[in-house]
Amino acid sequence: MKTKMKIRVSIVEDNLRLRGSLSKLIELSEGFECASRHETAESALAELPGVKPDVILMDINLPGKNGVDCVCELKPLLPKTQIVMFTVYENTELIFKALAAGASGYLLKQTPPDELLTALRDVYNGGSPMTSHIARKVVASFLQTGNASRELEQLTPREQEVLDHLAKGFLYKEIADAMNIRFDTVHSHIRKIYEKLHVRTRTEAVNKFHRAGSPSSQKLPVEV
Amino acid sequence: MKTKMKIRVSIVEDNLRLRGSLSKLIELSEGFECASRHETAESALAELPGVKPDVILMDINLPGKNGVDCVCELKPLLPKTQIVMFTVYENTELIFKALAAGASGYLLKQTPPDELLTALRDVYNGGSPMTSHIARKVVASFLQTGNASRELEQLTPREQEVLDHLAKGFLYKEIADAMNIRFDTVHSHIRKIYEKLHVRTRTEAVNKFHRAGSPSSQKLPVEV
DNA sequence: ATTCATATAGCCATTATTGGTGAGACACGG
DNA sequence: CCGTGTCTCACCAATAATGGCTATATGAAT
Repeated sequence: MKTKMKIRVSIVEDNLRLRGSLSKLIELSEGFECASRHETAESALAELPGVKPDVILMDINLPGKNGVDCVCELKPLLPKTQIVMFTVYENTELIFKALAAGASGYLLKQTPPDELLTALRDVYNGGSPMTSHIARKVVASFLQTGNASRELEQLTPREQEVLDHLAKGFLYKEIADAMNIRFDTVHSHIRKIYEKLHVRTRTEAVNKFHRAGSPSSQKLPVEV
Repeated sequence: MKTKMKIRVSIVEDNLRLRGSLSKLIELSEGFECASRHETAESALAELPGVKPDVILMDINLPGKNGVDCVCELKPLLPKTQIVMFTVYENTELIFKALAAGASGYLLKQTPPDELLTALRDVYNGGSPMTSHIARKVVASFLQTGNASRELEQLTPREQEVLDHLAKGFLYKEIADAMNIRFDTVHSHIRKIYEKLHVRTRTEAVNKFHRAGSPSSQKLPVEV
């Protein structure tokens, strides 16, 4: 079904000319359509939840609220929408902030049009388009724990409890029994957890959980 | 040979009265002598390498640096010295941390004097004195990790490859793509893996996978 | 008083996983 | 040559997990 559907792209970019060219590029390209254009983070925040695009191309240097903060607020509202940062500067700190906020890709504005389109397709298909230079920094950082624990700290106590059981491999209904709540409530908690951890499966969540748990604070394998 | 030599015991305990009673108990007991007494982890760290006792009785709840961390630093300096943790709480997490740090025994403060002396002799002779309740947890964990690595070795190369992808949270179809085989073949491999690992879910399998490969599979210093 | 976060719960639909069974190709050792 | 194990693929059925909604209650914060 998705093969025939166009990828709906929204643009957040304060520069009028660039916004126009991007919009045109996308509209004129096979398999894409431009779902919306936004000049500021504020208007993007207000309008994008209604637009529900597949992909957002987000400038970082916006007037007022910057693009990273915008992603922070936007991603929880649109968990399925992929976000690609789009900027002139290859700023390491911003890269990580943006990725931590839930962005999936990081492109430079000097990227040629065909590569840009490829990147949009990539991110739509679950990839993370970025330059190899950026990728290397990201990989290096992920080898250290840093990021995951910050995400884990955003979980409420109850959610952490559920995650704990998830990590032990319990079924939803077993978690429900162990915590004396309904199956559906477990389900609700898990949806929240996945959203906050930016994952889509149990194993991804458990991996973050284990990676964040420092080597010294190992969880016990068994209860006898 | 060892029958005539006294076992030299050092005490690390912040409580003055308890430190005194322990010291007295040891001094008055046949075959023991109290090599030194320390009020804090810091002073123990500074003085114990010079004392070189046979056994250290180490409180966990010390002011400042706790007993577990103290063991971490002390054990490399005194590899031949046996360390027994001594605490009021039977805290599972602390037990494992202490054992991982190099302690050999774990005693509760409520242990009667004669049993305490027996435990000190035990640990001096290569044993690991602990309550049966604690021992059971340790054994369970030991057996589990031991089995896990043995079980993992029974996997064929191809199965290990699949498990590797499983652990990363890939979907079956993603594994299929990554390995250039059919979805059903991935399915077949996974059935075999689960059978060999005696698990019924992905998370259980991944847990075994991680436990076997992680440093937590180190030999715990126990003989139960 | 009203917003906000949290915990709880339910319904519906789709996708993913698990389990049972069978089977062909191929290599390796007896 | 035969048996055994491995890798491959397939079909079927049942269960589990995921995602999108909505909704109520409660307490904390504004």
